[in-house]
This record gives sequence, C-alpha cells and structure tokens, in this order.
Amino acid sequence: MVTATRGRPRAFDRDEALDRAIRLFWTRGYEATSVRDLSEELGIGQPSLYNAFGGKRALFDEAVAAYDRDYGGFIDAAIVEEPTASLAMRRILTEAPARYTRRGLPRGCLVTTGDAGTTDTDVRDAMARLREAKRAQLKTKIDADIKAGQLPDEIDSPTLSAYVMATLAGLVQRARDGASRRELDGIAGIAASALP
Amino acid sequence: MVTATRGRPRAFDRDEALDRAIRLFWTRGYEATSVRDLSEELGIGQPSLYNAFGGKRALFDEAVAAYDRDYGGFIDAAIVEEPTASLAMRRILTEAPARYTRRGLPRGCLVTTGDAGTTDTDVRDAMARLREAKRAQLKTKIDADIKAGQLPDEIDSPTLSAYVMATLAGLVQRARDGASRRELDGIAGIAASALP
DNA sequence: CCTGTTGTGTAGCGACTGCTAGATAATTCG
DNA sequence: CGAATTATCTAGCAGTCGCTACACAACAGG
Repeated sequence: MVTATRGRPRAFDRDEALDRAIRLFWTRGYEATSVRDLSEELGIGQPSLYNAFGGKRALFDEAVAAYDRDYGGFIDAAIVEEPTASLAMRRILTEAPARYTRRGLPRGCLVTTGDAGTTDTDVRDAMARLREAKRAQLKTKIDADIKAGQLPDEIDSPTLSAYVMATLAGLVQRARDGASRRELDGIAGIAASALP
Repeated sequence: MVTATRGRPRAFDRDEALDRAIRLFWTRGYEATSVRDLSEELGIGQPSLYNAFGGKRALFDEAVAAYDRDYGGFIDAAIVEEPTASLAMRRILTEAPARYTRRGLPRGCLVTTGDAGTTDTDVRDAMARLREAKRAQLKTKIDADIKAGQLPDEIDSPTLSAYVMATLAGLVQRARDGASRRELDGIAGIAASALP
C-alpha cells in the first residue's frame, strides 16, 4: 500500500474536524474566523491543524470545496437533474429557503458570504469565481433550452441566470438577518413568478 | 456664543474626513477597516481621529448615518415622494443599479454589507435594525395602499417588502462581484416584473 | 504678556493575528 | 529491540489590532 500508516496516528477524525471548520467559516466568514477559534472548535492544537490542513487559507479552501459538495450541492443537482432550465430555476428557488434556515446549521450560504468583509483579494477572487461558475452553469442550461425551443429566443440568458443568483444572495441576506423559513418561502415565491 | 472656538483649531475638514471614512467603510466593511487605514486615508493622526470622532465604532456609526443621508437616501425618497407603493417599489428597483455602480464611488451599499464578516454583534445588530427599519417603512406604504384599495387585500405586505429588500441585497452582491450597470438593470427589470 | 483650552505628534500599551521551532509521544518497519 | 516517521504539545515569534499617555503647539480671553 502507498497509504501505509507509518508514524504516530492522528488523534482526531479529520472529516469531523473539517465539518466543524465548515460551520465556523460558514457562520463567521474567512477573516473573522481566527486560527485559535478553529483550534478550539475543532478540539485540536494549532500545530495539529497546520499539520493536517496546511494552514488557515488551505483549510478554508478545503472547507469551501466540502461545503459545495455536502451542503451547497442542491443547485448543481437541480441543474443536472431537472429536464428544463425553467424547472431547474424554480426548484432552486423552492429549495433555497429550507437550505438557508436548517436547524443545527448556520444561516445562509458559505459560498455567498464566506468572503464578505475579507481583505485578502485572493480569497475574494476565488469565491467570486466559484459564484460565477454556478451562474455560468445555469446560463448554459438556459441556452440549451432556448436552442431546443423550450424558451423564447428573446430570453437574455446571462441576465436571467444572474437574476437567479442575485435572488439567492438576497435570500441569504434575509436568512442571516433572522428571517423565518416561511418568509423566505414567500420571497422565493414572488421571485419565481418573474421566471419565464 | 456657546460654540466659541477656544483652543487650537482643527487642522482638517471634519466633513471631508467623514466622507473619506464613509468610502473606506463602504469598500471594506467595519471590521476589515483598521484605525490605521482610516488615519492614513483621512490624512490625520490617530489621536486626531479619536479626538474628532471618538473612536472606530463611533466613527462608523456616524459614517453610516451620513451615508444613509448622502448616498442611500434614494429609498426613503422613493417611499416619501411616490404616490403609491407600486410606483415606489418600481422606482427603487429602477434607481438601485445606478446607485450601486457609481463611478468614483465604491460598489454596492454600506448599509447592506458594512457589517458583513464582522464579529462584533453590536455592530451587526445595529445594521440589521437599520435594514429592518427600511423594510418596515416600505411595508407601511404597502399597507396604506391596500387600505386605500390601490392594492388587493391578498397582498402579503411583510413578504412583499422583504422581497424588495432581498432584491436590493442581491443587486449589491452582483455589483460587488463586478457586474455591470447594464446587468443590474436587467436583473432589476426581471425583479420588477414580479411586483403587483 | 499669562492662563486656560483644545488639537497634534510621538511613542507605546496589552491583546490579538497567523504561524512555527523544538522537544516529546506514538506508531511502523527492519 | 532500534531506527524512521508522523503527530502533538509548549512556547513564542513578528506583525497588527484599537486605543491612549504624554509632551508640545496653537488658539481665545483676561
């Protein structure tokens, strides 16, 4: 085996520690989360954190990737699974309120607000690129429907995909300000009524 | 005179310094803006800053108040000046894209994102209260129209006002991610089509 | 002039930031 | 067993945070 376990074994569950890191970054964002906060919340010393994850920035990147897979994947799922862009967009707006107000989990979305209030431009650029990638995915799906005649030619796919992303960001803002799941459902319902 | 100018006169323009502080907080948010940054950008020493404004938090509060008056007032103006809630909401969504992408000014809105990524719960609560006040103003205007028969009884005014606020937050997010004025116009147009 | 009042500059406080050197503990391999 | 490898712990680095004590400068009133 290449992955022979030589040396002293790790004293903590790496996946569980990563999940705790996700929730802390999710709650406070990148810059407002200190390495000492992480060390305490993960229940490991700082040298262990650096040994296992490489550093604050590397841990954040890994946390964002794991978040996108474990918590934020409903958007990708809707785009992949729904037969049309209209259905995908409606499903995204329908599911978002529940996703942003889960009990036992932080409010909102790590990808949407994880870089807010962060000075580091690398972090901001990386997160902006991730958001842009989601929008582009949706735009591609809309374009496919236009080409297939499922949506009228006049539809502006860059704007429409941006509209959905902006609506999600608005829902995140409301969720973090304490809005109820019910209120978010109402907002998403109004927003969905503008979809083609 | 009570305001006799005894003692050494101030060596800088307080209003201009406050305006520079507004732009810095607007760009970076509360926590990511350091007192040293402010001191440098305002062109005054830290003791002068503390003497003139009281401290970082007091300066931020004053900056937010001045921002709301000088830059963010278009929302209040629309609510006060437009005869109906429908017109006010449409005007808000129409004007927001330009407001969030002014040349020579930071992107977005200080009230919407000034507290993002901030640990201090007092700051977050104060900003959330300010946002809630705006929403409540709009809700009152909608309620008045319902009562006057200008809008149907089935309209859910808390949700509709929250929808407008959420849309603005989404526009801010897109603006800060680099979206063009034109894209924001498009998003706002779609959002407005959902209004009653 | 002198006194009182206020603003400015220097210099530094204690607390926190991300990070790491060095010693030691716990495991596998030969 | 010893040697090699990896993890953990203590302790502390240089840098930044918001803030301020202190000395001095610049004004008004007497």
